[in-house]
Amino acid sequence: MIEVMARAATTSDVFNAIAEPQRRDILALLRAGERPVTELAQELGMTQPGASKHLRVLREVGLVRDRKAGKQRLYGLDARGLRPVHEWTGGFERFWNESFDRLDAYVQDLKQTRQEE
Amino acid sequence: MIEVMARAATTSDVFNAIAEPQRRDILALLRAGERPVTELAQELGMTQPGASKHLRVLREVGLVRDRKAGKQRLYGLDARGLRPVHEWTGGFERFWNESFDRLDAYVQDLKQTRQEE
DNA sequence: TTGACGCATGCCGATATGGGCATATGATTG
DNA sequence: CAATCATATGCCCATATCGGCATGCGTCAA
Repeated sequence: MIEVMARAATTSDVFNAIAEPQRRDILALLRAGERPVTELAQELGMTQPGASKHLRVLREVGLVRDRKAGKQRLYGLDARGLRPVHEWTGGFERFWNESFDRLDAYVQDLKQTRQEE
Repeated sequence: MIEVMARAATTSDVFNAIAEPQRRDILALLRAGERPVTELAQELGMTQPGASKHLRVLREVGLVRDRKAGKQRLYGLDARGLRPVHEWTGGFERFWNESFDRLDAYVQDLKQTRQEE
């Protein structure tokens, strides 16, 4: 299975899975509790097949869990997978507090950082 | 320009831009300071054109800045765009601390949440 | 001016996406 | 069993991806 790489699959990664706005919307909505597919679709203004497909991706990366409830299938949040993303971005916290207003300062700062290596 | 949507462009969003592992590597490396393209490519084991392309994406979403330095072009980090991602994931913090060890507990919890609506 | 170097861009190929739509699959009820 | 409701899938299309490779373009040195 030698795959001639193109863009990584949405299911390859939590980062890829949440790159899609609608999937982020689903996750956000699920914070309020379990929801059956159709309800999700309605509340977010997407078609049922559309919702199902996004839920599939979310399920495959483990951000969502489902359980049967009679005729329905309830989807619930499992946010643990978001933690790595939060931590990764957190590693840049000290950088987004820097002032970039003046290019001068920016350049100075970088030069300095570079010298400290 | 009616675009029959496919997967969103990598430049449409910071979320999409950082969905690519190599781009995350670039950002991480840039925390140590500015770097010319070739150096980045070498240190991360990618081709020069490859690095340039990823840097282009990062530049377009504003995660990176560049400035000419003679023959070279130095790229530097501008992490401010990562903040929204950090905050978005942070909105799920209380959820990833929940215990999912026993499915029972999980189901109980969701049932309860649902009733509280 | 001519090279050489550093980087950006263009083109190609293989792949996967997300939307729309139809339909298959499952479970429930009468 | 048949009809119905809830979901999942399959297929098609247009698009953009990422990698590889060649090449264009700007800058600096001899």
